[in-house]
This record gives sequence, C-alpha cells and structure tokens, in this order.
Amino acid sequence: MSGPTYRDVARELGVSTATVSRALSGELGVSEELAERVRRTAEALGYRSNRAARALRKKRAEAVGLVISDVENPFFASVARTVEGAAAERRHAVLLCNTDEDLDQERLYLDLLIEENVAGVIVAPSAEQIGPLAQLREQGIPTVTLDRRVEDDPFDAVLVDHRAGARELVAHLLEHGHRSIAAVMGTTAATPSRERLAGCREAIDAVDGAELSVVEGEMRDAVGVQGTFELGERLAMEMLLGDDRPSAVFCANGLLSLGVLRAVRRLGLRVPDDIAVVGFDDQPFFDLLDPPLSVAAQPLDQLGRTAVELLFDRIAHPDRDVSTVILPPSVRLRRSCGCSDT
Amino acid sequence: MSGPTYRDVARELGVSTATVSRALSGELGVSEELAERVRRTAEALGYRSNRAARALRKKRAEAVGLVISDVENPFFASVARTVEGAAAERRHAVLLCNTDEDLDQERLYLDLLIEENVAGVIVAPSAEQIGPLAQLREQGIPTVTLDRRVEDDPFDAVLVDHRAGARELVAHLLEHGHRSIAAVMGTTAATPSRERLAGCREAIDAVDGAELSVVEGEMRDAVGVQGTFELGERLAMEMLLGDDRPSAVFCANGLLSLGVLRAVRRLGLRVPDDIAVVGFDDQPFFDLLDPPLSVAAQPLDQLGRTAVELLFDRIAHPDRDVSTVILPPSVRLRRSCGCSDT
DNA sequence: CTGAAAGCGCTTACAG
DNA sequence: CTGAAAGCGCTTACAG
Repeated sequence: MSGPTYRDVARELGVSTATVSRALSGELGVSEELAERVRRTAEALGYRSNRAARALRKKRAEAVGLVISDVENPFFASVARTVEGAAAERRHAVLLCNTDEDLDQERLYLDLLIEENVAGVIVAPSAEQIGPLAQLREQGIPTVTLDRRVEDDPFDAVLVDHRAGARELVAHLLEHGHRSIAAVMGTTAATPSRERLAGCREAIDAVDGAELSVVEGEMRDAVGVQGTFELGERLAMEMLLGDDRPSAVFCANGLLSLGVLRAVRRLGLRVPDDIAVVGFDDQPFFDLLDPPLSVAAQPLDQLGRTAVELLFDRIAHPDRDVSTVILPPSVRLRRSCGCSDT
Repeated sequence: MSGPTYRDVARELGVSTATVSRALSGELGVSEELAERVRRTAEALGYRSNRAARALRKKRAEAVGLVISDVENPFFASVARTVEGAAAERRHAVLLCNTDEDLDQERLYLDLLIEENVAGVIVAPSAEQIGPLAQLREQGIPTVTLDRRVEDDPFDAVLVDHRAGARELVAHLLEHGHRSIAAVMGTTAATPSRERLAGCREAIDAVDGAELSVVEGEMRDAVGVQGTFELGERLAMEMLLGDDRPSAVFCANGLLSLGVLRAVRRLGLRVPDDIAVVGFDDQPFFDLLDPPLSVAAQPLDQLGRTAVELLFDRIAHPDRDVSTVILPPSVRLRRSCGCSDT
C-alpha cells in the first residue's frame, strides 16, 4: 500500500537518495547516463513522488488556490475550468474555494490555503478593501486578483472593463430612444457592480433628459445561483409594478438578467416593445431566450488564462512590479434591446 | 514569513511538542487545563498548522479529489459546489480535476491525487470499465463514484435512475400521440447515455408501431460545453433535414437540448407543433426558453451531498460493505412536449 | 558528478 | 497525564 520511496530506488542502484532526487527532478549535476538509469529504475519499481514530503521540505506545495464566490455561477465555472486546465499543464493541483462573497468564509479558506502552503492563489475578492487578503501578502504568497480590484492594487490583477461595457450597453438603449432606464443591481462590496453602475451613470449623464433609476437588492439575501435569479425577479417585479415604469432595463449580471426576464414574462410584458432589456454577461444559450438577449460579454477564457500566466510569472519573479491587465468586454446586440436579429 | 511551529509553542510553555500536538488535535490524554493553555498560547503566537507535515506523517492528506469531466457543464458545476461545501465543513480541501471524459487525462489526475495522498476521491468515471480507477483500489483510497457506475460495483456509488427518467419522458411523448421519435445522443463510454438510450427503447417497445431513430455523435469530437451544444445542433440539423423527419425528439442531456433547440430555431420549425422536444437535465432558466422545455431533472444537490456522506463514511469505516444509492430523477413537464403550461 | 547528513513540522508508539 | 525519541519522504547546503 505504501509504495517505494527514494530509498528503495537508491538502494536498488547503489546510489544515494540525493542522486535519485536530483535525477528525478531533472536537476543538472547528475550525469545523463546515471540519471537515465535512475529514471528507469524508478519506473520499474513503480515509484510515485510524495507531494507532502516535497511540500514540507520546500515549504511550498505544488498547488494553487482558486477562491471564487460560487462555481455554480457560470461566469466562475468558466474561469475555474480555464484555471484548472492551465494549472494542470504545470502539474499543479487546484484547490477550489467558494466564498459566497462572504468575508468570514473568505478568511477561512485563506487560512486553509496558507496551511496548505499553496504556491499561489487566484482570487475574486469579496470586497475592495484588502481585508483577509492581507494575510497573503504577509505570508509572501503570490496572488492574482481576478475580475475585481483591491484598493491600492497590492496584487497583480486581471480585470474587465465593467464600466465601459455597461456604458456602451446603456448608450445603446439611449440610441433606441429610451429616456427612462432602470438598473437592476445586486449590491456587493466588490468591484463589478460598482463599476457597472458607474458606467450606466456615465451614459445617462451624457444625454439630456435621460434618467436612471436604480433598483438594488442585498446580495446577502440571495444565496447561490438560484437566489440571485430570484432576487432579480423580485426586484424586477417591484420595479415593473411601480409607478413610472421605465421603458428599458439594464441587468448588472447574467443571473439577474434571467430573473428579470422571468418577471417580465410573468407580467405578460413583451420584450422589447413593452420593455427593452440588456444585461452584463453572456451565456452560450442567451440567443435561445425569448427574445435573444443583448449583452456585454466578459472574455472568460482570456480572463482565466491571463490570471494563471500572471500567477506563474509572479511565482518565477517574486519581485517584479505589480501588473494590472484590463480586458475589454464585447457587446453583443441581439433582439432584447430593440434591434432586429442579426 | 515562516511562522511558529509546535516547537515554539512547546518552548513557550515548557512542555513537549507531543503535548502540543495532542492538545491542538483535541486528542484526549491531556488535562483540560493544560490543553487550554496550549490553545491559548498557540493562538497568541499566531500558530498555523502545516498540512504537509501532517500529511507526511499520517500518510493521508486532509483533502479529497473531485474528478469530473468538466466544471463548465452546469450539472458538474452544481455537484462541485455541493461537494466543496460539504468538504469545507470538515476542513478538507477539494482538488478539482476536469477530465473531459478522456481516460488518459483521468489517469494523469489520479496519479496526481495519489501523489497528494488524498483522503478520498469522488469521481464521475469516464468509462464503465475500472481502467485507471483500479489504482485507487490498489492504493486503498476511499472512493465514491458519482452519477455513473463502474462494472462489478467495486466502489460506493451514487447514481441517478437514468433509465427511468428517459423512459418516462419518451412514454409521455408517446401519450401525446408521437410514433416516430428520435434520440439525440452524444456517445460516451459512460453510464448515463447508455442507460438513457435503454430507457427510450423500453418506452418505445411498449407501444405498437412506435419507432425510435438514434442520432449519435462522437463526444470526443465535441470539446467542452460549447462543443456539445454544437454537436447537438449539428446532429439535429442532420436529422431534421433528412427524410422521415420524426415528430418528436429526446435529447440525452441538457447541453444537447440547447443545441437541438437552436437547430429547430434555425430551421424555422415551431415547438411543439412541428416537432416536440424533451430532454434530460434541467436548468434554472429552462422555463425561460422558447418554448419552456420539458425535462427529467437530476437531483443535483442530493447527488453531491450523498457522495460526500458516503465518502466520509467510508473513510471512517474502510471495511464496511460497498453501498449503492440510486436517486430518482424528476420529470418536469412544461410546454415543449406539447403540454400546455402549468 | 556524487554522497553523508541534517532537517522541514508534524504524530505516535513507548515508557514512565 | 506527559515526555523523549524516532521517523514520515523528500531536498539541499556542504564537502569532496
């Protein structure tokens, strides 16, 4: 059950464990001929390395932490997929952590990751203050922040230009003639909502007579994907049933969009005639909705890939300057905004 | 940077590291009074445990592996969420592994998990033969199989009654009067497709004059979520454009359903009048599709939760008998089958 | 290029 | 109830 170790391989060949270690880790300082014999013998004995032993000795595990709010959210699922794939290419394990945007949970997971001595962490922070993430700096653990910013940019970061995406979407609504627009937001302490709302405001402020009403709900009331849907639906019902119903609505994320659409349907309203709808985030089936949804899509694959690259680059060069990469979202106009299908 | 260890805590109190270990692991054999002082001192010094050291010593890490084909698939995302949450309650890390249903990848990940000395693994096997999973048995690593079966039931398993779900769905189509039904399948070597197809056949065989045509595509041509969509779309186009177009179609999973719906839309066909559609797997927005999709839903939460329970139970009782839990899917009739909305 | 030896931070018989 | 000591399986100065 407990397999062979370096001792066994070394004994078999009459060499030291140091040599076995060097040969197997591909370090130079071992003659190629000997190295080859070591590899062959290890293979023959069915040797498997012991990551705990290595991590203990090197004070660093071959694993990275991925701290997100919820893998069940398709946005994070895509990111997790990419991150995991890129980490696997480097034979690093990925420790999955779902915080639900809760700082206490975030802290617990970071404790765990520090106990595991991870080589690095990729995190979508729950808040913009450094908070529990300060530990990562204190421990000198390479960290990259994903989709969200931390005040004073203490970490490498890959961000999406949320503001531009939202602005573009709302500006488009204004071009369709809408002047009374609502933004359905799930408030969190994280970057995206804040920036997206700011983007809406910018677009509105650029047009005379345009008005923005904001409908906000506490994300902490909304647990999980299902909860966010329902929050969107509830907020939208409220808004659509109120006086001064807006003629168009901006949904702050993909989950909220679905909730809003459900409310619209329950009320028997037609999109885009009775109310136009646009939202942040795309999904592969959003063109199958009734009607196809116009969105600002985040560059999911690039986001995850860049995060991993930044992380491993930081691991290799602990002292290089902090770098921030900002990726543009892409607006995809379908029918829910009032355009005719393309 | 490198924090305090048991040595530091022990020195501070003038006790042995053995005592510190016992006190902090909550083992009995230490007076409550001393234990409390140890805890306080550890806390005061900012002690953090070192999981690599513990894993090396105990020959077992406090982590479990989760081996699935793709987190980006909403089915697995839900499962991953539940599994991670339940593992976190036990302070176990979850190592995420995406195999893409590829046996070579599966093998690589299992190697990694064995190197990590995980306490257990939850796996959705890529094939029904034991294949790479045999290593888990050899290593004595507690394992539970999820959603899929392995020949001869060598592991604890949580399964869904795929056959019953598919049968029920197709039987329902037959009740609506359909006699020519197509099944759109993504062939894999795994349990679900095979069982779902068998379920379709059972329903068809029970009705005179009913015919089933099977449209199959190689899953290996379809990479990822997007690929599966497209496979579904391609297969459906082929089928809908062929002679003898069926009047109803069964889609073997949620991703395929979406692809089929897209093909139907491209062809300008109306659902359910021109063609009725039902599919395996539900998603929170499937009632927002045009038209709302009738499905057999898997009990996602229960699936993940049961898997974790079985796993930890197995860890606690390595020698108990293998147990298999079969969960029923639930059929949800909406409009795509021809029913009127409920 | 190779080896002897120490040590990473824990846990666990063993002894008292 | 508590401690001294060995050892889990690696890596890495250090010496040659």
